[in-house]
Amino acid sequence: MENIIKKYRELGFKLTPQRLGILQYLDGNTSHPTAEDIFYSIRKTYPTISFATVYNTVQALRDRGEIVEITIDPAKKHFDPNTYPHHHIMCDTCRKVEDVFADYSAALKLPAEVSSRFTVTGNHVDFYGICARCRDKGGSEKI
Amino acid sequence: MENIIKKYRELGFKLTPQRLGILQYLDGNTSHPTAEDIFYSIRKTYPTISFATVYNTVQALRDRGEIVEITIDPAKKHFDPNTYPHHHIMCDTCRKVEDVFADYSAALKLPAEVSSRFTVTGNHVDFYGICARCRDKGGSEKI
DNA sequence: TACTATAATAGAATTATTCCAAGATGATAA
DNA sequence: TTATCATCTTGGAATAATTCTATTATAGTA
Repeated sequence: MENIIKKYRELGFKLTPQRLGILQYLDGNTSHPTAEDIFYSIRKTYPTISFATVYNTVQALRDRGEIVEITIDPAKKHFDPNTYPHHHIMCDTCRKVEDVFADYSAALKLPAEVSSRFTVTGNHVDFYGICARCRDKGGSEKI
Repeated sequence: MENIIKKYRELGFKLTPQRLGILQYLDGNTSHPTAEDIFYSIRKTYPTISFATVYNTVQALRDRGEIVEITIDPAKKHFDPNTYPHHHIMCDTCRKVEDVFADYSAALKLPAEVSSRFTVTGNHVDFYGICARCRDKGGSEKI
């Protein structure tokens, strides 16, 4: 908590209570929340928080490389405070996103005809599947 | 063209002029269009086409496995009529999506702790970078 | 403690996508 | 060839995600 304040102050963040709430919520969070998830969670403590504040803050964090925007879900963006290179898997049924810690970098060589035309800045691998919970339940649950 | 009609009739499609327009537009199309791209293109020939028709048709195609929904772009969905397994790269600057034909399947093994909990249904690899055009131009173009 | 740049807020605006009800039209069978 | 019907098309409304704007509030600093 002290660490969080120190860290983000050094990054030039103006630390308002709402922002601290968001930063605490995200710290070590592995649930890959959406803007909506963040909003409803923070609202328990700060009932006046607005979506604009959530989006402003995640944008500021993204611009400073403190969180990563995840595109695995066609329906909406998820955010990941873990910026260590890793990948994801999403359950087709409940749409929960989980981490995949594996290093595929050596294997992901681009064909020459592509690499000759692109200066590559990054990559990510998305997996899809049915999680154990949904499989056991019969696989027709939602969200 | 005859082939298109035959193929989709066999798939149970009711072939209206608008649909044929969309199917022709998509046939062999490697530009990874968005719903918007499809809409404005078809509208040249069928000025009354609606977004609802575009979305209905791409949904029907997706449900039958005839096109693939691409999530590489956080801003909007792109569609790809090429259902042969492949991957994509997007230019960070102009946001153009291109194909990457490479087979990484052997390399993309999931860690046991994940594979034990998921029945995997698929995966895809997304690359990001700056394309030659944008690099040469100085890299500040939009869209 | 006062100042100033930045943040928070409500709400409107934008953009992407889906839904709905009404009318239109392909495909089929008589 | 035509009548029938299931399905498609359409405009527009509805929903959802995200961004923008103008105003007010406040954290950080001098």
